[in-house]
Amino acid sequence: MGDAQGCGTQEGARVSRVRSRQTQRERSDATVDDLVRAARALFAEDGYAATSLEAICDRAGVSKGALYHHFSSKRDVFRVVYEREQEHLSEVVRGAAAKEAERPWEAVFEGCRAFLEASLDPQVQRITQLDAPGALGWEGMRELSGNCLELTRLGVARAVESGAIPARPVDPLTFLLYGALGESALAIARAKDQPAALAETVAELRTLFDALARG
Amino acid sequence: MGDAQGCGTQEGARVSRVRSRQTQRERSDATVDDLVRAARALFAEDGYAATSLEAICDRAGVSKGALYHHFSSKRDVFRVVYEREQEHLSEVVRGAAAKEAERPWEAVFEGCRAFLEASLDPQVQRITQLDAPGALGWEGMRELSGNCLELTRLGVARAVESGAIPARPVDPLTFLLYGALGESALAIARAKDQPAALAETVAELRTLFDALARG
DNA sequence: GGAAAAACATACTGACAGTATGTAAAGTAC
DNA sequence: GTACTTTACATACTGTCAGTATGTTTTTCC
Repeated sequence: MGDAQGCGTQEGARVSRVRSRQTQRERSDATVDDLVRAARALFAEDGYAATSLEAICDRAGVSKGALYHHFSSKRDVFRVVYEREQEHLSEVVRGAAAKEAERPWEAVFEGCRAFLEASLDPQVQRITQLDAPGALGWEGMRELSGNCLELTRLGVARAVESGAIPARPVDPLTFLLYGALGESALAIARAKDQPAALAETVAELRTLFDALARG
Repeated sequence: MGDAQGCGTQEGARVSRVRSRQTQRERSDATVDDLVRAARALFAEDGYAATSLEAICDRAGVSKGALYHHFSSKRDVFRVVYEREQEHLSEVVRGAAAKEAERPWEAVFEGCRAFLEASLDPQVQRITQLDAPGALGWEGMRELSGNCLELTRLGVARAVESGAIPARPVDPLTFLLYGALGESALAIARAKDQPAALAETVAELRTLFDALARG
C-alpha cells in the first residue's frame, strides 16, 4: 500500500479504495466496475493468456478475495468484459442501422459498415476476435443476449420479410456476413494503407449487397 | 515405464520408445512426429489451454527434455500442429478446385465448398478456428506458407484475370470469403440439422458466387 | 577408439489460477 | 442502540504447469 491512493476514475487507471459510508450495492457495483475496467484494459493490451488475475486486482486496487467474491473464474471475468464489448458494438451498429430504418437492406449495410469500422481497433479485435473464441468457445460467445450476431440476423430477416432481397433462409447469410466482417476487420487493421483497405472492403461489401438485392 | 510398450502407430496413440540402431535424423523425425501427433490429438480434444505439455509428452512417450529439444515453447508446438492442419486443408481444397481448372470462378466455389465441409469437424475447428487466433495471433496464423487463405487469394486473382468475375482488388473479397467460410463452418457444426444447414449455406454461397459473377 | 555433438531424460523454479479461512463493514430484528 | 447475520472483502496457502538447468546416453565423424 501507499501507492494505491489518489488518481480519479479515468479509463482503467488504478482506483481509490476508500469506500466507507456506502450501501452494499454501491460498494459491490463500484468494485465490479473497477475490476471489469482493469480487466478490459489488460486483456485488450496484453491478451487473455498473458494477463494474470493478480495484475487485474492490482490495477483495480482490490484483492483476489474481492475478485473471486464477484466472479467465479478468470474465464468469468473475461466473459463479462466480452459482454460489455458486445453491448458497445451493438449500440454502434444499432445507431448506424437506425438511419436507414425504412430501407431494411440498407440498414443492414450501414450496420455492417459501422461494425467493420468499430472492429478496426486492435484492442477490440484482441478481445472479440482473437481471444474470445479460445477463452469462451463458440457456445460461450453466443449465449449472451443482445449481441451483434443477433442484430445481423434480425436485419437480414427484415430485409427478407420486406422483400428488399429475395426470400432465403436467414441463418446462412447471417453467419456468412458476420464471419466476413470479423475477418476483414482483422485484415484491414494489419494493412499497410489502412484507410484504403477499409474503403476497398466497404466497396466490395457494397457490390455484394447490390448483387444480393438483385437476386 | 512398463505401460509404454507395444501398440502400433495409430492416430495419436501412445507410441513405442524403442529407437536403437537408427540414424539421428530418423530418431528426430520420429520423435517430432510422435509429439505432433500426440499434441494434435490433445489440442483437438481438450483445447490449447487445457492441454499440458506433460500430457503431450506422456502420450508421445517422451520426456519434456525431448520436447524442448525440438520445440521452443508450447506455442511453438501448437504452431506446428496448426501448420499441419492447414497443409491438410490446403490439399483438400486444391483437389476440389482442380476439378474446375478451366473455369476459375467455379474452381474457387468448389474450393470453398471443400473447405467448408472439411472445416465441419469439431477437432479441426477447435484448432484452426477457436484456439489458433488466441494462441498464435493474426500474424502468427498468416506467416506460414501454403495455407488456405493464400489459395483463396490465388483463386480470386485468377478469376479476376480471366474475366470470370468483374475486375476488383483481390484482397477484400479474399478476406470476406475466408472469414465467411470459417464462421459458417462453426455455425453449421452446432446446428440441430447439420446436413440441412450445410446445404443451405452452400446454396447461399452459390447464390453469392452467381451474383458476383454477374457483377 | 575417442572427441564432439545431437538426442534425449530428470530435477528444479517461478508464476499463476483457484481455495480456505479470517476480518471488517453493512443490513436486520428487536 | 445492541446483538446477530450476511455481505464484501483480505490474506495465506496449494497444486499445476511452462520453462530451465543440468546430467546421461546415443550417434557421428575423424
